[in-house]
Amino acid sequence: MRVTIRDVASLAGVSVTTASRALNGEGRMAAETRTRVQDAATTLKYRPNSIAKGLVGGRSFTLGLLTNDTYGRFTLPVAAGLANAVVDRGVSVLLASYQDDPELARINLQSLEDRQVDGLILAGKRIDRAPHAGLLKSGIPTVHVMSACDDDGIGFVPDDDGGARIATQHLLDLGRRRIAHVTGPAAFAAARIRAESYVRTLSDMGAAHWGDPIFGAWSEQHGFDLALQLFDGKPGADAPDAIFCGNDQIARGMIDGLTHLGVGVPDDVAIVGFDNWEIFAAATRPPLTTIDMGLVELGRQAGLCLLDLIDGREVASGLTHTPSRLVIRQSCGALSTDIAV
Amino acid sequence: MRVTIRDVASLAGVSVTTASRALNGEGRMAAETRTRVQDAATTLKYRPNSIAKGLVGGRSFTLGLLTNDTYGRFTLPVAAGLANAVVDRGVSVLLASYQDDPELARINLQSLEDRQVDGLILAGKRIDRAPHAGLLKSGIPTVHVMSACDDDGIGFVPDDDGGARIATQHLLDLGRRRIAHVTGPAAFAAARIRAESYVRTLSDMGAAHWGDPIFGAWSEQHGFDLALQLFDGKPGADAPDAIFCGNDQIARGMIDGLTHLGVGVPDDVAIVGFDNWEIFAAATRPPLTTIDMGLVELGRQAGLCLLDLIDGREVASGLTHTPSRLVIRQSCGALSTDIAV
DNA sequence: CTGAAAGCGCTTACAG
DNA sequence: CTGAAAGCGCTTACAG
Repeated sequence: MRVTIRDVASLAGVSVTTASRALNGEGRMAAETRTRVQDAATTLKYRPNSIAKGLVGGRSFTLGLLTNDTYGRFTLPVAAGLANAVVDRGVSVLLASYQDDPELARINLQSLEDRQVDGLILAGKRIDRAPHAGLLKSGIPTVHVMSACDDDGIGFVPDDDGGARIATQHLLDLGRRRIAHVTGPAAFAAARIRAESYVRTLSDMGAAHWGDPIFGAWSEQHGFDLALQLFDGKPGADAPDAIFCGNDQIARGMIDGLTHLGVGVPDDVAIVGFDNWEIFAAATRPPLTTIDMGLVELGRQAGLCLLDLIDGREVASGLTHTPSRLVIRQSCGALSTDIAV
Repeated sequence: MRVTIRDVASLAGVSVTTASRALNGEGRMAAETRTRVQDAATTLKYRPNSIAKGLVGGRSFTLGLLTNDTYGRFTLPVAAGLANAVVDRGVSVLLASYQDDPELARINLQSLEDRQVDGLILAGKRIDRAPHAGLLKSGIPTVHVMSACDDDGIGFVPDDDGGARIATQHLLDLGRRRIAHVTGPAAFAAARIRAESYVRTLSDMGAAHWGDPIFGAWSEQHGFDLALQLFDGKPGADAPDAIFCGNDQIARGMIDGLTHLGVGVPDDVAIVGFDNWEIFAAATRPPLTTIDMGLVELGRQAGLCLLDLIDGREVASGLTHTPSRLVIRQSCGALSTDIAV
């Protein structure tokens, strides 16, 4: 019922061998023969069966994406970028999600191996943890995403350093000089890197940081609490005139807290977030200026890199930081444009 | 290098034919032979190559998940439920996402067909739109999820009616009698169904609804604006004592607006949301009581149903509404427990 | 420049 | 109860 390469070959009046070569652009043959085969394929709407192709080639033309991010806020953009980057190379992505359940992880990985995936993307939630370590015995080419990896591994993570730099720089450019930083737990590398970058950017510009970076939860509550702590009863000159927040949730809580106190955003205090979690960042009052980590692009790069690895091309090991950009909304009082890092 | 069924057969001292049958529990054979083969498989850590299996059986043991939900808030829980429901039947899920781009949709669908997926899950964002209509020419078994489908199609959607009923009932149970409803655009079936259910639940209980359902955007802004509109300057007895909000974003804006006005939640006004978008609902002040649509379970049911369809079992066409449940936090003043619909 | 044959790892009639 | 053979839809040495 489905049209196979035999149908194409017989319509074109050639052998299956020749048809295969013509279709794959291989071997040398009369140009006329090649186009005749291609025309036949077009006429019959022939589509090669990638299962059969996979069986003989020892390749499945599939990639496995194993993730422990239940929520999907980070994983889905990465997955979309990944899948769309490889689809026109004839490669598809198998999704496997375990919810931090080791047994589920084992089953899912097993299933990906049975399916002979050509490569594996291991996606995590933290850039300093390798949640899948020890899971892998097989020699399947692997790329890590949004997580740490061994020294000889290959990984893609957002550029936290660059993102924090443009966020801080943006506040400086707007004339703010008392810039504080409120972020997530110091146990997270992402929090530490962003904080260091904030301090360094200020000192590079000859500015002082306003107090030390304040670590806490990645939550709205943390931002809200700190608004009260930093501003309640303080005269303006003793308080920050800008706050770079470690993620959008903290920024949101901060804005809510400031509003609660009657402190104006952005007039009295400018706020920058991190993540560009759109539906969230756009809904703060005022809408949040924040850093976009470029997750779709990150997925795309990871996918292309994995294909290179599979094809045996040389790929340098180590972590690649994919660029972040500033998305300007209204919480800093600047005009709205994007600034790439 | 990889161990094949030939290795198992030769270790067990039987033919490949017998090995295959023993492993698949088919044909009649000496129990001893069967266990000998199985032992050999275990010893060699044999795993059948599902590509080869697929080629001969004309099945690929894969399902394609095609979604146009870029954001992933709805899709990822569904996808996780789906993948984990079918993984122990040896079936995996291919992810394909097009961002409302018809060309991307075509390419992705093509790729799924080339890969001979046994079935297709078409996931949407609206229960009254069939975004993929016309995309399908092939006769691949298909299940729709979070979207409308033809009369002879098979679909799974959340139980908006039941969810709205338990939300409204919950407010009644807590003694509230002036219950308003603020929701999304009337153009969305989900908004209309929830609104109708709210009205019906109240009238079934002999209660009146407080004004007509108020349609608007699915946004925080809508909730915030309505808080001001409904409560500003109104004496308590003229204002609602409870509001059932059509989604968590509206509920969030509503709470923020009420807080801004100094109206107490839940003391003066109880608030229920819809979606149980956890990271969001848990962060409102106070944390939001809301309806969970059971998306993971929805994905699970859709997956199992699709497997039935593929196996040629009889499946009734039409839409299945998977149950919602109430998640009690603090915005209504009730004790915290879950209530299934 | 082109084709007949073998083979990828399985399953399944068909024989015995 | 068990096995030799054919075949799923391709690709790739090997011959010519």
